[in-house]
Amino acid sequence: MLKKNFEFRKVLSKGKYYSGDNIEVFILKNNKSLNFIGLAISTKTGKAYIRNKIKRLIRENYKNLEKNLKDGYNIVFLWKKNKSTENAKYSTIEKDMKKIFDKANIIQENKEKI
RNA sequence: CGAGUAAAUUGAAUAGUCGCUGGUAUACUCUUGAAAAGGAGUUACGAGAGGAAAGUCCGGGCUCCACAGAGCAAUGAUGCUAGAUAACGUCUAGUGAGGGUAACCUUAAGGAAAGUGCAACAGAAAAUAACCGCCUCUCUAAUGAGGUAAGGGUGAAAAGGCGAGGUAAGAGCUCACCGCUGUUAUAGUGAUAUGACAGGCUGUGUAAACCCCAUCUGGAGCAACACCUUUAUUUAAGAAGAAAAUGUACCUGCUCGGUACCUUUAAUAAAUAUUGCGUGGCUUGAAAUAUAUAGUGAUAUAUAUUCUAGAUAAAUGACUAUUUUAAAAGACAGAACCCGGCUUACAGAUUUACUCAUAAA
RNA sequence: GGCCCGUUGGUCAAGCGGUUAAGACAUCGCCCUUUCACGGCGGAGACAUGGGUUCGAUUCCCGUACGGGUCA
Repeated sequence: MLKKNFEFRKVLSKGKYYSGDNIEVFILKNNKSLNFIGLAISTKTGKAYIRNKIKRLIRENYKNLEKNLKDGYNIVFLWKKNKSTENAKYSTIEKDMKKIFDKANIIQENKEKI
């Protein structure tokens, strides 16, 4: 997990930007052997109950897709401000994340075979 | 059956797969260490958000502010009575006032005769009332000098109300009824209620304007505070010397009261600020559940049983199946030191007591 | 998480118990000019929201919503 404020700034300023229908993603290379995730959802999207729900859904999706990803990246997920919170469902987020990881060429298809 | 009032409860359940955060362990593996003990991971067991966790509007615990003390002032809060409570601006039971056909609901409800201020426009006049009108005297008349609050219209508010007597015209000037004020008797712990007697009753409204009276009130807040650690700055306990005051600084605006004060030296300590995926504070508590007793009730007492989140970029989720449902798991919504209340948001369901209306007997 | 402030036309803002709620920029119309700008005249447009006190509330009191500041 990313925790500190300067870590987020590095990723947001230097990382590459990808956008789905509801989610925005920033990705940076990291020289370590693990992936680090950061979640940031502003208070303007909703109240605390809704923000917690979105965080959980993103984390669940990431767990299911984590096996297929390459190692050594910092990834930051954001929620788009204009989108209504009714779209926050498991299936819609899954589509966005798959699209984005395809574009970014992070997916490692041969991992399971090896 | 319909319309409604009050109080209380609930806030989907079960199974499977994957995954998250603490706790426990004579468990297993690795590791630091002389040892005691500690750290990381795995496994097993068991636990894991609300009625409002929310707003931060009140009250308390707890911590610090010198040892947090006394008095006065100021500021602020409360304001019918009696009680409950650790405390409260909360709650309970009553009183008065207002609303509703009723069940029932609302109510910051002391003092305007201690003083000050304000009352726009309209109106003669907004608190020392004479514009029109009515009446008397002077006079041909106008005018002038007086008396008068019954009538007029203005306004949110107009000088106790209505009737009779009385009068030049009028007037609590007198009287009956009502209202008001005071005294007193009875009932009640009390607010107050009921009755009797007396006073003719000049003195509007506003205190959620200043103010007066009564009661209470030191300040800051777990990002408090304590400890460890990184870095920097400043200071001086002890020793020696100097100085000693109706002084200076701080604690609190003032008084009392309290603490400190200047110079030199070396080494250590302390203070302040700062660094940290730091540690504690952190969850056993005015605790929860059940029963009994006392009380109209808030609540109190006793007994038994239970241990029930403790995170820090912040844990409860996702998927599948079944049940309830006409169908869809759906409303409001996420603990952050902890309690007692208040306020606000809320789909659906259930229970109890009561009222009104309609119909029938 | 705690503690504090604020909300008046599209924007910046005065007012603070009373009569039509000042003013500036912007906007609309007319005039001026060959035209535009500048200038002149006129118009439209607001007290965040729900209750209470008061004869009367933008103002006083209480609640709610929204916005902002500060503390490691």
